[in-house]
Amino acid sequence: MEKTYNPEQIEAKYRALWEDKNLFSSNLNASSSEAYSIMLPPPNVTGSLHMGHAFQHTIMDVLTRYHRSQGKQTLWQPGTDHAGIATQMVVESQLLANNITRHTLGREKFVQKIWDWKSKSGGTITQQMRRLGASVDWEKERFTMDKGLSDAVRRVFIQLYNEGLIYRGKRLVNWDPVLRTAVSDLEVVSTEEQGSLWHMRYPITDSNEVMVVATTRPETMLGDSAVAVHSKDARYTHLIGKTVDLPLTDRKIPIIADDYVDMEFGTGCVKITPAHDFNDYEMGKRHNLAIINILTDDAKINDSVKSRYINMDRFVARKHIIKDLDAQGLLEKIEPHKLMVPRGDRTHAVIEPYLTDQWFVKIAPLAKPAVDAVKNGDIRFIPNNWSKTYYNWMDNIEDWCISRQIWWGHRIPAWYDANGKIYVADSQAQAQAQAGEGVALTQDEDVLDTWFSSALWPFSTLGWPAKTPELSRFYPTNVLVTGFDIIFFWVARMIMFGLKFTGDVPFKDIYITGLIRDGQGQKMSKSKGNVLDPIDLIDGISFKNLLKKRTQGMMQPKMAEKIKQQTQKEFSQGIPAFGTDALRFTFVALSSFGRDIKFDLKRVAGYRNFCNKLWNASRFVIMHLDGETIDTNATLSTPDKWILSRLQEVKTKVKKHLSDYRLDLMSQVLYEFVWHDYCDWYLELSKPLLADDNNKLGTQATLIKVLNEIVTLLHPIIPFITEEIFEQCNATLGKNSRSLMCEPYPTPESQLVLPDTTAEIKWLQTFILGVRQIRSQMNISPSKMLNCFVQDFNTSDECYLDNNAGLIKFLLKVQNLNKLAPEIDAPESATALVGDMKVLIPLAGLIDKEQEIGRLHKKLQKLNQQKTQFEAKLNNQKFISNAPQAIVEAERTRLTSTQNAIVDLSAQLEKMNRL
RNA sequence: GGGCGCUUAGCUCAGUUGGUAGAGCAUCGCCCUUACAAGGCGAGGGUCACAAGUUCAAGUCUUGUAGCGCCCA
Repeated sequence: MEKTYNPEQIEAKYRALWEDKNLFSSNLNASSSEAYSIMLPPPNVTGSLHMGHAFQHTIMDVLTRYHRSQGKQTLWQPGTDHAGIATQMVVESQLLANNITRHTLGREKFVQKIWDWKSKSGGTITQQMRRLGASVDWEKERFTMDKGLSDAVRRVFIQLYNEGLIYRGKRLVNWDPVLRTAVSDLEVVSTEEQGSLWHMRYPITDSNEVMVVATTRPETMLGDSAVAVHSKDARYTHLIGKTVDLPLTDRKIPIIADDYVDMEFGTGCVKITPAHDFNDYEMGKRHNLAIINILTDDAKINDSVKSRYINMDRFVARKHIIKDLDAQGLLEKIEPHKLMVPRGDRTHAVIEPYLTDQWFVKIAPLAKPAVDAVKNGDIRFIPNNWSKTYYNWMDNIEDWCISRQIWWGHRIPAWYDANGKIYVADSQAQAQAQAGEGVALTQDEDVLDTWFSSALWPFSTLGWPAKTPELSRFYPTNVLVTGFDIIFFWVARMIMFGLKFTGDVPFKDIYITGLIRDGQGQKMSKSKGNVLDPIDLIDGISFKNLLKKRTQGMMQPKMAEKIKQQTQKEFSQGIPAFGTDALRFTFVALSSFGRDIKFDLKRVAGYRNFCNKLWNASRFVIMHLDGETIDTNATLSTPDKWILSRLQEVKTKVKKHLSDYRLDLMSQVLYEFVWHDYCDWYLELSKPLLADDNNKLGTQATLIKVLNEIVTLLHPIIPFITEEIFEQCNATLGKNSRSLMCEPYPTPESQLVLPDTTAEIKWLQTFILGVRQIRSQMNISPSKMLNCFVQDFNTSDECYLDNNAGLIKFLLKVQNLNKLAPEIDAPESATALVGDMKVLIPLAGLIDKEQEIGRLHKKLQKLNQQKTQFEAKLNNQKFISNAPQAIVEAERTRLTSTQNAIVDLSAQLEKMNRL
């Protein structure tokens, strides 16, 4: 084996090997009685792998590899999402660079361009997933616009339409004027921005009075159809029923009373614009007001109202309108005002409420069973508190606007005849059959919201509506691993559609992960320039290239400078290559519940070191195998039995943590076992054992047995290095092994749990630690050979001592280890305690007397402190009578042993003082 | 305004039926001891945000306060 662990080579080797041997295939273990399946949340086909993906994919891969190695038939279903708006925008902006718009190209050619783009550039993320070692079944890879999936989409649409759960209607929707399409509530992000409150005077018809209305959107006045006041507002009751002359137009609009008006806000008068505000729309319906749409689909003033503002953008028109009102003395005042501004999550454009014909899913009848499924435990949120968020949203859910006025996506399977009659069908031919021969039909221009097809993902990928073997085998899936940010977009909709169309939940568990943030706890984003690319953590990147990546395409030079400073501060040396396994281990170790993750590079370095440690431990083991066969029946020494016993505990814990989705705890248990038990203790103990012919065979057998189980246990987390170690071990033993991936996951063997050996090794460790402490605190060189006496030992001490004298001598560099009878006066020594037994290291020129006195003082101080605590507890009658017997007993034992230690050390101290 | 979470060692975080506070990194000693200096051995460091309550016993349960964060309106 190479002296240093080299992740790059190993990873390349097994990436190729696993795929060549088809080991990710869901056809493996086909005869197993159990199946396990996970649906990969399909990333956008335009996307590249970010830290969030890498994190979630690691978790899914750990679960998949674990269950696969338990012999289950396992499917991790990969694929990508066509991401309607996002993808269309990418290709549009590419075309725009050549001065081509999608409209000059036409629908058909434009869509073809997107398909071309997809086949050329759409595979980025799936290639990156391979770097991570994600064991998805690549043969089953799907795309949301594949034929089968598109068939499923139409099938669902038609059925919902026929059941009255999909309808078309003219409604006020969120309109993105840049994309010129409707978007759903979820795609609108409202943020507080600084604006103004304009107070405008509306003259009362045939009167000298004016009403002052306050608004944040003055330009919408062109579309006002009323002014509303509260019915109990004494200031205005005399005006209700009259009209005002709407300025800048020749219209008169009524003054109405509605209790929705907040008397305290502004002047207590509100202008009502039903076509351009959601609240006003509702009020307009109550009062039968005219709905006057004053905007074009790109948010310019249209010609529905005669004015000089036609064709101006709404914000340009605003300026003119304010100016003109002011000139006419109709502007009362302008106040600064903070308001919530809705913006499109893709374009960042101000979203307009806009009245158009759209398709909707009637959600209430679908939501009810979806809520019940979580309430009755068919679906579990992990951690559970997310179910509250889910209920909260589901209880307030509104109908879902599913039509989008873009070209990339599933076209709505609806056709219209000349009279606007709707025919919903699977194809034009079937629509024609419905309409009758000779009726001219045109298909709806719109496509479906991308999330419509995503909602079908758990069953459409398995071949639904056909009753395929995959569907019955793998549906419902076992767990969905995803972020909280798409609970509403996606998770809830999968549950609704899954229940509706398969009659079963799409997954049993929903594991909601935290968000990966940067080292400062900031959300990673391109605009902030704090993004880490998982691939850069694997391969490493220079400071220069990292900075280039982060500032590429920066609009503001100021921002670029800030990013430079930030990057310099954190990554002045760039990022070293940590390898995939170290990155994966980090994600797993950080995956605790209910908390976002501040990503700390030092943790990655730590786990890279762990991989290196494991690597070197393996080198040690292989080095001592002599390339011979292993005698699995050899007699085992106490340390051999001990490490095997510890291993059983570890396996039990790992199993539990995995079933609780506590991968962080799983990794912690394994980390500690490998480093601190196996390497720090067992490997050190094995050195003298290997040198002794009586123990050699047993120790060899144990070294390799434990190592083999270690790599198998760790394989789901760090698959590459463990495969390599496994192979090297087998090669050394001349065994022809299968891939480690196919090895069964180790299970606890209760007959190997031996409390007695654990107690003996605990004794040995206390002994060794005590002497090491003396050596270190007395500044005795590690290479200096020592003499050692023991005194005041009981029979069990004596037995342990005889058993382990060789190990003690070897590990502590002790040349003479002698028992002293209690009555014998020991030479001046530094003392350590193992239970009641004294371990004495004679001073004999090695040790400074004063130093030892100081050391003993400090120890006694600590012990006395503890003693006081224990005594206080035990003197408390209530504690004695109320606490469980076992707890009281444990406390008594502690007090006794502390007291004994104090007596022993005090005597020792006194003796030193006397000298 | 409603909901959810977080606050534990200098930093990043564990701590699941309440029972003597843990890890990694960082710090300070000593060591290139043939698996590993990406390492070994040893050491220091915490009134578990604050306050009250329940309890024999609270980091852990209850209530309140403060600070931070997220979601919804």
